[in-house]
Amino acid sequence: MGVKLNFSVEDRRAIILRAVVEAYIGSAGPVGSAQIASLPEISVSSATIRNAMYSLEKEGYLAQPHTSAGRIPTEKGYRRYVDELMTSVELGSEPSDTIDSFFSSAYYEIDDLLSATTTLLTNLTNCAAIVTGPSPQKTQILAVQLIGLNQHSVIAVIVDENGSVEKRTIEWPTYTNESDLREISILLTEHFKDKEARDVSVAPIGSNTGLNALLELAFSAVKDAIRNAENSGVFISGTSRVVQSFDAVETVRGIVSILERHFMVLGLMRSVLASGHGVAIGSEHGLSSLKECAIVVAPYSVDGVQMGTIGLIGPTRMNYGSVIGAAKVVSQNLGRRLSEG
Amino acid sequence: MGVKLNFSVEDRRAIILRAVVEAYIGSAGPVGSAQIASLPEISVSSATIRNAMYSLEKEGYLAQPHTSAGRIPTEKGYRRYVDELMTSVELGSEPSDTIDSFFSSAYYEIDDLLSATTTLLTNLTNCAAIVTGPSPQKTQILAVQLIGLNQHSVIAVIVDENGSVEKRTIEWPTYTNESDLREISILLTEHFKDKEARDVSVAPIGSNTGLNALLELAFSAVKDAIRNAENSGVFISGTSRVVQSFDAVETVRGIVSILERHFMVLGLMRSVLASGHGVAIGSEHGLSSLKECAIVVAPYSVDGVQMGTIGLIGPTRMNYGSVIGAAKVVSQNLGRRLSEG
DNA sequence: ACTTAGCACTCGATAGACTTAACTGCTAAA
DNA sequence: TTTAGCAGTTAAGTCTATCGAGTGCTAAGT
Repeated sequence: MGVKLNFSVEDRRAIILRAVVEAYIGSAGPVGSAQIASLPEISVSSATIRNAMYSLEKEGYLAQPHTSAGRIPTEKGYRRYVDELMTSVELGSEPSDTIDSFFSSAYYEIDDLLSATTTLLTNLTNCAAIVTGPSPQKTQILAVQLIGLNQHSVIAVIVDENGSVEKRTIEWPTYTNESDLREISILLTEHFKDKEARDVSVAPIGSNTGLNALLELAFSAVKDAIRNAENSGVFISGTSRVVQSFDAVETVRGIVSILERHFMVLGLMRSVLASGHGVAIGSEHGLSSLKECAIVVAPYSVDGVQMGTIGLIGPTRMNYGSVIGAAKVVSQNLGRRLSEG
Repeated sequence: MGVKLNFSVEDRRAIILRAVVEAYIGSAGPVGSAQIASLPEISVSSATIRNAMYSLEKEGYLAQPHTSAGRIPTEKGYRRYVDELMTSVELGSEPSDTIDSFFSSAYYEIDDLLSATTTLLTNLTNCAAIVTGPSPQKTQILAVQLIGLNQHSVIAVIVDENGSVEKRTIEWPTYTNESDLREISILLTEHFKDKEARDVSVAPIGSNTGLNALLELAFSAVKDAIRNAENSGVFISGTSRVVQSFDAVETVRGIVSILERHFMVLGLMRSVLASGHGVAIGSEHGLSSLKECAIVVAPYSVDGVQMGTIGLIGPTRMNYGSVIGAAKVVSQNLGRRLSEG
């Protein structure tokens, strides 16, 4: 009943499962007992490993492509690896330096920053990277400006505190002079100023009914543009990078076809985020085209408010440690960077 | 020396080349002499076809994958087909209807229109489709608006006659009050108004030196944003569609990797447009990743001025008639639609 | 001078038989 | 409980034979 200094059998099985997952991630081929036995951290014979593998297979953590082959991890195996066996989610010093220097260089336009961030992530992880911009619902509007476009339409331009610009065209067949447009612009700007867009739900009231009709319309156009912008500030890169991990052309086609549809990717990220894990492996997320992929998401916050999300999509046999690590570190840096303004 | 009513041998060879190209486009497999002989428009025996094919191969229009296989067209063969043999670039009535109804429906935002146009083209042709937005250099600026972003920067928002909005952040560590910003905005707007952006090369002059420094900076920021916007209004769709025409995973990877880099696609379109053909087949354009693809481009004009370009990328064995037809008809419609405002 | 039938020939693709090599699972001993 | 040893299983590679699609050429027909 005394404390054991040795590993228990169960402990060792966990170590073996970890070793198998990591070996498979490294080699992309089925892992045999001899291969594991030869690892420095393993001090038992291949026969013992075989026994352990046998029970790990019965428990559903490993599988054999065919009888006389080595083992590969199942989804359940990956899941356990990610949840409890993974050694570390630390990044090496080399990637850390890359990230530091990236975030200390200048990006004036927020779009450029976000887009470059996807490239950074792709380079760090060999995964497809997704970065969603700060939610316009949660940022403060800096200014709303109406500009007459032609005889029958007016364009509303919305600028938020991050320097994002949204626009919406308003059909308005009546001629409106510039000073009226300016007055409405000022009213709207005042109305939205220093509040989060989602908190503003009623239109301001103008000085006369002639203005009020356009004001009303402009207000809902602004609200609509902001709602819509949620789906537009999405940056994706690295499709060709993920695709290098797969040989089956059908798999490649499926991945390309999903990544091409940004709204699908957004939905996927939302559902993974909602699941609370931050990682969805294989069929866990339910998108069959990506059943050979894992998705890692990490939200980023600006001044304590969750603003957007970082996502990474790679093969299920990705290096979870470094991918999750990269997502974490980059999301922290991005949040900090954005809060600096 | 009299006019022959019969086909000359050379004429018939051309007809056979056309038949081979079209059969290959239809079946994607090497075309044999018997297959051609059985076509209704061919009234000679397969042996005659074989002779003709033999010389077409010697002349470089056809090739054999291996000795005992049928023929497939070479690039030179496709080129001749496109240049002189193609029967028609007409669209059927069904696609024409689709295009008509597309362009008669409402799109308030120009971005939505252009993006939907790529989807339309992809559906019509099964190719990847590219639409470049109206060149901001050639459109008239409607308004320039400066808005203070924070203590150290000001954002310039530029609206053009198409309703496109561009922006650029200006580093300006000095506090500037709103009325100064408004004054500069008005000066810049007046300065650019009713001219094409590229024709405006000197900054306006403000009322005092304090303003002039920011004015100068804002002017070059505007010029710069416009120059830069040339590369940003690009819409691409249908990557997963082209990719369905290829089985070799290497080919698929190469195509994805090019289409992902918008600037590469833009450069490609420019070079094809410059070549004057409007169609580049296989290695003609020099991008080895797309050596199994053909590119069709068609510029569109608004009020007689060439504004942007439509591009289609598909396999070399695409249906050139319908793809070229779709590009033409859509580019005309798009130009017309944009000129209506 | 062309066109055509006929035929030998070439070459990829498919299928079957055999070998090899990588691993396993089990047994029996330590 | 661990380990050595070994028989058993299976995919992958190699070899050979067969099949079939399609050619190029020859000789005869128009």
